[in-house]
Amino acid sequence: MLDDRKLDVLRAIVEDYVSTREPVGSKVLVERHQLGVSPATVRNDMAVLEEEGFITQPHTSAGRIPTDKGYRLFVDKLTSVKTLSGAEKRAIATFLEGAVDLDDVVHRSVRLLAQLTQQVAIVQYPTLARSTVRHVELVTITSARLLLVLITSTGRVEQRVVELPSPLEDDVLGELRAHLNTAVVGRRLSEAASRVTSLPEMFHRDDKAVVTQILAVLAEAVADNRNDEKVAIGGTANLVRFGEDFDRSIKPLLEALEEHVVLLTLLGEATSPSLVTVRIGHEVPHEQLAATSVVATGYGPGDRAVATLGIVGPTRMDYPASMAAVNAVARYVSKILSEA
Amino acid sequence: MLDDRKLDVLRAIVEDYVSTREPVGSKVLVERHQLGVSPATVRNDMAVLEEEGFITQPHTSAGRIPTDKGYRLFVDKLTSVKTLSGAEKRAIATFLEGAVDLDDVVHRSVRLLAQLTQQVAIVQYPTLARSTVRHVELVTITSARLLLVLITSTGRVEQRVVELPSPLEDDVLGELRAHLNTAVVGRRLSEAASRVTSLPEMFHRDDKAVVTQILAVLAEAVADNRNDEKVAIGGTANLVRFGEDFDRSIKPLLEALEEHVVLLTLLGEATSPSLVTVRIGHEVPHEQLAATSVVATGYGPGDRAVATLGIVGPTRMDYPASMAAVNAVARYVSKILSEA
DNA sequence: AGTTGGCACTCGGGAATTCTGAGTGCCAGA
DNA sequence: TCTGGCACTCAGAATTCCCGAGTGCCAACT
Repeated sequence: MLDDRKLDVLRAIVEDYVSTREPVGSKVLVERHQLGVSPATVRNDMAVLEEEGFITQPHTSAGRIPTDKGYRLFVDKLTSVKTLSGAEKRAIATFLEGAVDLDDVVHRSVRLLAQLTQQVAIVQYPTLARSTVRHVELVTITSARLLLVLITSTGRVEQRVVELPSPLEDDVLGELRAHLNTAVVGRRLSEAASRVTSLPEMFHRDDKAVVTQILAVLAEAVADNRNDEKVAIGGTANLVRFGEDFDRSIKPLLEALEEHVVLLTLLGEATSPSLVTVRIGHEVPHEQLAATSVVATGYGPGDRAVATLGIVGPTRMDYPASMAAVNAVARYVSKILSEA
Repeated sequence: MLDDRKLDVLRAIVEDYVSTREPVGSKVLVERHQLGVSPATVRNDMAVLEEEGFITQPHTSAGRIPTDKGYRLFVDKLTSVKTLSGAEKRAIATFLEGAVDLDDVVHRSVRLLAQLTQQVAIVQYPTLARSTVRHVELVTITSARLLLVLITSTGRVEQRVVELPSPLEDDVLGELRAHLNTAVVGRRLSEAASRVTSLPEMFHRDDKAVVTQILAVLAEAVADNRNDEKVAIGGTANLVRFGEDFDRSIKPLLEALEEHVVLLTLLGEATSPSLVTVRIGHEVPHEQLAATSVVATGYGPGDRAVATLGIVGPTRMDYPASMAAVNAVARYVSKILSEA
């Protein structure tokens, strides 16, 4: 049904439309691409492509634009992931290498991604659920108040103030700290709570209540999955470039960017960095964003994806370039996380 | 020159223009406000106000709109800071009270502020320069690598990986940790570096190099003023409401929001929470944002302002309401920081 | 003095209208 | 199966028209 030439025509339409932002007609198509046939022939092919639902006409006397289905075919079959130039790779490496801590890595990544793709970039912080405990620290604030600090292998730091029912001696505190760390360091956060249930038994009657209280706060902190909604966003200014229909594309997107929970559903489950997920138009799980596409992938130390990053943009975007950039950034970030 | 009635007219113009978004003419003005005079009289007053530069005509056959100078007079002389309703105050209190840590406080504040004012909200993280050290922690990662964690009184956490020139015994590490904390806890971060210069002397020759290295990283961390550029932004979606001239007002603002350094110059120096700073149009230190106003104030535990928060919006905004909201949020955040 | 009604004048911007050319579908011929 | 030719369509730019909100000014009034 769709011979090679028709696929070539579709590819040409997608590429032209993405770069010119104008519906493309049969004449310019044969001028700009070496199709080796006349406009009339291309018109026939276009008619077929339209019938099959890959392209459409905004209005009778205009050229064709790809439909979501058309982009889908393009992404799946008509293009391969571009590889970045050496200069770009080096730029990524040097830009990310200056990062001093996790926050810095995330912020640099999001800026970089926005810059490379000229789209809105989103980077999710490593999920606590998939991190392990690096260290737990207890810092005295006052005699009735203590700061619980939890440091994860991915560099995230959670802190909670604990109100103490009764004061705690320094040596008891030291003991608790030691026990706590031997119990949970290296463990998944999800296991942490269950690993410490027996700890209060190791203390004198008087201190049990305090210890229990501290452990309760710890359990609460690791269970608090609101924290896994943490994301960084960049490149919002790039929204202005797809200025055309403000209300239909920019407004809902700006609103979605405020709702981090929504963003995470857009990014989807963290996949391996080598697998780039593309969601096009109506495939995006949010009907307000029917004019939007998402390109995302997972990242994390080694091959263990601990979170997702990606970009959001108009369905009319340069998919090969976006996929390449997302992939490259995810790889570099993963590498950095492996080292740290 | 400007008698009371002329000021009333100006106030009426500002209020009407802010709520209707339309240039206001002499006729509707007398209809909507009890000025007790005829349109003709109001016209005469308007002519004077225009001559003095407080209002202007977009074009000959239109009503008047306030100039920056007009808004300035309005803010300075014609309005007092509204006080929020009891319900609003309670809403603020309960919304902010659920915060578990600094990040949470900042994010909640920025959302709250955006919601209350229906503008773009900005909250600067407490500046390190004005914070004191609460605790310094050294966590071993590998024998050649160590994590330096710095916790401030305002709840900010800085971390740095230290590459060790040679391994460090556990007891030496413990000793260093203790010395380090007695030396810097409670001190300003700016003093921290100088407080520890003599520490290496307390260690054996072999360990001096390692200790020096660790202290160097600490010094670097406290000196790194890039960290004071940390801000949270919320309510970007509110930008869509002043949709009119996209290029002149939204685009530059979106761009500015990406540049955190620029934002900080907008917010300005942290003032006492009771002093709300208003910058109107051209008074904003960035000519691209000539159609934008900023309402900001400082916040911090007690009366010591450690950072700034505020909102950014079109010059045509409800200043009394914005000022009240900014002020209220700053007070509550300050209160929370005092307690933590 | 300051205030008011009357009146001629201005002009932005919405509505109606015209124009143009890019693009199409179809058909007959190669 | 491809191609050149041709009549047809129609969105959007350009043009024109028109209305009425709003003004400034002046003479009269308090």
